[in-house]
Amino acid sequence: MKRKTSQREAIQEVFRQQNRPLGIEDILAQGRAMVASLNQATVYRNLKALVEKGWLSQINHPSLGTVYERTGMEHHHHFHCHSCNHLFCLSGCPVSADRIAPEGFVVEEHELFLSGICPTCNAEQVLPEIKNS
Amino acid sequence: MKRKTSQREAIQEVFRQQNRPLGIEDILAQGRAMVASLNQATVYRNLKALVEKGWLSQINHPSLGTVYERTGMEHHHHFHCHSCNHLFCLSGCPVSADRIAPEGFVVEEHELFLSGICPTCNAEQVLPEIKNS
DNA sequence: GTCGTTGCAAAGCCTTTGCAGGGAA
DNA sequence: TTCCCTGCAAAGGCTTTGCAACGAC
Repeated sequence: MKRKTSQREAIQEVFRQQNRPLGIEDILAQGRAMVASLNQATVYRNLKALVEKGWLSQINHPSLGTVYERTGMEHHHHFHCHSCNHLFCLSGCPVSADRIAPEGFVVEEHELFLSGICPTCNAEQVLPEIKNS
Repeated sequence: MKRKTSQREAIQEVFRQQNRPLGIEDILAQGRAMVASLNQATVYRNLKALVEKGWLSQINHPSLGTVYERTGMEHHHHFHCHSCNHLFCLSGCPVSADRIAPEGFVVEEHELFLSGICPTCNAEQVLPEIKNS
């Protein structure tokens, strides 16, 4: 990562604009809006480089597979809306570390994945007539 | 799944003997100890069938990928020991459901993955001389 | 002009599927 | 004997890699 390229700029710009964890498909589609020739292999290579550089971190989500998010946030977890399929970062952590595992287990890390309906989709479900009026 | 076969019996026996979540590699290796001809495709097909039947459930683990465990346990989570690489089921749930997500998010499911060192590996680390004496 | 990066295509994993032969009932 | 199930091999997704051409500096 010694030279600045329009491809990598586009990938980073996608993350800045979306401000949420993204999968390869999203990154590629939106990156191509900026650099039409953008190739899958280039995206994979740059994502890997940006993770190594510490600009992104990789998440292996149980439902969504591999997604990437910008680094720099505090410890947090993710909420997957299975209506719009977006992933949301939730600040804070409802996991009490001390009573988390039985005697003898040394807990070094934990990951919590929530899923359900996000506020936006929930509003649309409850009040669909608003959208249609 | 209308006929009983030695292959499927072997796969189920592996789960009974190990009594912990298992990945395809483990299932295949240990199943072959019972039925030498056991094929990967057969394992995949039977795992899928046993999941549909409700005898197994599938876990998409962030570090281990796809693993399977016997059904019938209460709500629980998993601990991954990154020394022996085994997955342990932990009873109970340290996630307080009410304060789990901000206003507006409807939480329907959650999954918690812990990782660290299991009691056995921890004992070996602390007292390695016992093993060697 | 260098040599880091890209695009393309091929190749690697893991998992699924098509098909003919084998075995349970 | 029937036809479900298995083994084998080929094919599907997702991701990585080899290589020649491009382009940042």
